[in-house]
Amino acid sequence: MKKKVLLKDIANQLNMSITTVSFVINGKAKENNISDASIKRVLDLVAELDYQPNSLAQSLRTGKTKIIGFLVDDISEPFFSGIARLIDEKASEKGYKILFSSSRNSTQKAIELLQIFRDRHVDGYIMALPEGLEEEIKKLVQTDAPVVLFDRYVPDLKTDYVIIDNQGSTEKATQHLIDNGYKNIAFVTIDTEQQQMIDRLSGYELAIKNNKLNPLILKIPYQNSLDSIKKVSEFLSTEKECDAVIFAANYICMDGLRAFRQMGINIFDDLAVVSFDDFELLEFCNPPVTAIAQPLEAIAENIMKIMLSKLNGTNKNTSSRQIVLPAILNIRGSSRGK
Amino acid sequence: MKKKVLLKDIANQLNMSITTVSFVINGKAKENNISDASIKRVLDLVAELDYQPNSLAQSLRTGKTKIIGFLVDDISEPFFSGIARLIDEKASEKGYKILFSSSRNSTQKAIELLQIFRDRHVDGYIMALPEGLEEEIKKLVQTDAPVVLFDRYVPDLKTDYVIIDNQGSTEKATQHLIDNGYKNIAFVTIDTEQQQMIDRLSGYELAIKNNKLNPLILKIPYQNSLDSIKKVSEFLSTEKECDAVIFAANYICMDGLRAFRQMGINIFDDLAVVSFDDFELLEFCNPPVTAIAQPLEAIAENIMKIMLSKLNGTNKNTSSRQIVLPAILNIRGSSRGK
DNA sequence: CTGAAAGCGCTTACAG
DNA sequence: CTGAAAGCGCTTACAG
Repeated sequence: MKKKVLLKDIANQLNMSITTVSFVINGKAKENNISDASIKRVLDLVAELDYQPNSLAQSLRTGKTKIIGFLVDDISEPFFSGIARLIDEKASEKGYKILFSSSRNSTQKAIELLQIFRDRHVDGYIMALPEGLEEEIKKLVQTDAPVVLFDRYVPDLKTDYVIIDNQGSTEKATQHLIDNGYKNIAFVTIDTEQQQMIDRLSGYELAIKNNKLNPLILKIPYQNSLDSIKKVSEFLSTEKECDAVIFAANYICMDGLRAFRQMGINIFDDLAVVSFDDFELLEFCNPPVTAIAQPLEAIAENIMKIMLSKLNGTNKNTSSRQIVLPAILNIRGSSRGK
Repeated sequence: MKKKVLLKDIANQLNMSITTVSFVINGKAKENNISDASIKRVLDLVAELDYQPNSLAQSLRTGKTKIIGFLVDDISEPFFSGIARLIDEKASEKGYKILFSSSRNSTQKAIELLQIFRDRHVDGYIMALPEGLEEEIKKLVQTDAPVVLFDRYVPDLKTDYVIIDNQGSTEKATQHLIDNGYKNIAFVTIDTEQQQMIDRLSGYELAIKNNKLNPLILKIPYQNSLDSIKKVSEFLSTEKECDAVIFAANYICMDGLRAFRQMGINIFDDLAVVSFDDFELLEFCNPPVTAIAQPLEAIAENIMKIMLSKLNGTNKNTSSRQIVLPAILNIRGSSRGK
């Protein structure tokens, strides 16, 4: 095994001090008046020996790791994995690496992961904040750690975040169903304090109220897919007059579709369907399912823009930024009207 | 911001040496004959101050980071994200953290990621080896770095790996179609040197040959989904007599299904379908699609077992292990016979 | 223009 | 039983 090349090795071979070599490598040669000749000699040897600085030593010394922690409920959900991928791309362009984690809906696990992030000295945190972490995150923000939330926000916490217009887009989707003649529209969501879910619900309620219809709401526990399927089935068996359903998130929609299959419900023939979050399976349904699509690219773009400006300290004193992006309603066969 | 507690702080407060405190914290108290009283005092104060050792310093000193690098083509493919999740669970149980990365089918990017892994001093590497990394990985293995491959292997490289019986399971799936009366069975795969794809193809060819049928093979470039869809469409337009298709991997199957939709082909009525890799969308197709399912849990289990034994140095001199696991054929409506 | 040296926060061989 | 000290590989204030 080839011995790792050290800064010292370079310095020795060139009869220079470690300092000089370090300055050159870190692009601080000019500020330190190092001669062009010296610069060239260093860079040449660095290239020749393929010198790679030890990032652990650098991090220990500088306190920076060039790592950003990314925490969501479940990285395998398409919305989160899509964001993850885009963020990863943008981060690598800037020399940052993302540490991905899923809390799998366990507050305990989420706290542990946050601890691991701190442990690993991540430079920044990007999170769709898991439930129960409100206090933890408050403490974190107080330490001036760069934190950017997305998907949801904490109402009484002043942080930077990027979300979409949950209320408005759900209201629009509900209105779309109403316009197409549906009168008994159910809203299936989870039993949660998460702000984005509350906003989606209120968007639905607003449209229902504006049209003087009756709300029909099912809240299922957030956790267990089998249980959710059962809850949806029971609900639909009871609410015979229901002619349309809005699922408040992709995983809820999946469970709903699973319930339909088990019950032999045909989308559209029996029931109109709209999903919050768009994902490919919806296009493969028969008929394809109408969905509210979140603008992944714009979300990721905004998250990274804020994060990078925080990391570069460009806006130490700027107040925090809240970005609210619009969502798109992709209308498909499942809601095409009676 | 609360100042970080250091080892020195603990030692000072207890009037002990740093050495003693360190021994206690690292569970080496007994071997170093430290008194029970001292042990208790240290542990109590550690708990009280919530002391967290600086992992960067530990890593720099010990050369271990407790991080395992995980590299695949695309972490958002269900097969890979499923493995990723299971491995992550098993790793955290043992105090390891996984660094996830996707090479997105770029050899260049894959080499960079490997470089990042080295840079970050990961303790081990778990990879579905991207194409073009054969030489890189050889060098890596020569340095005695713990490497476990999965999904595919490099024929002339002696490493530990965990794969499934690609040839046998594809042969069985092909035979299943033949048994159900299909005579013109196409095999759609990618144009690649990846060993697992070669094995799947040869399993198909074996069954075809054993039954004296004619092979019908389409190789599409690995990269572009739109292009793949077009290639599949053209192929099916030409090969009118084709009555069944086997897709050699989940992403190929997705593109195939997309092509079907565009062409108005009905699964089963027009064409029997079998997918290598099972994923939920297949169950939602009408009729549901037969698939060869890889045993995710067993794969992840074996990968981690090998990796951990390597990390613990339990089997420094043991020869490398090759694990070949069986796959399961989930028979559904798409291949139920003519 | 360049170098000697301190220090980031640990671990551990060595000495007593 | 416990402690002083070297060292992991860097960065950077300070001195000249």
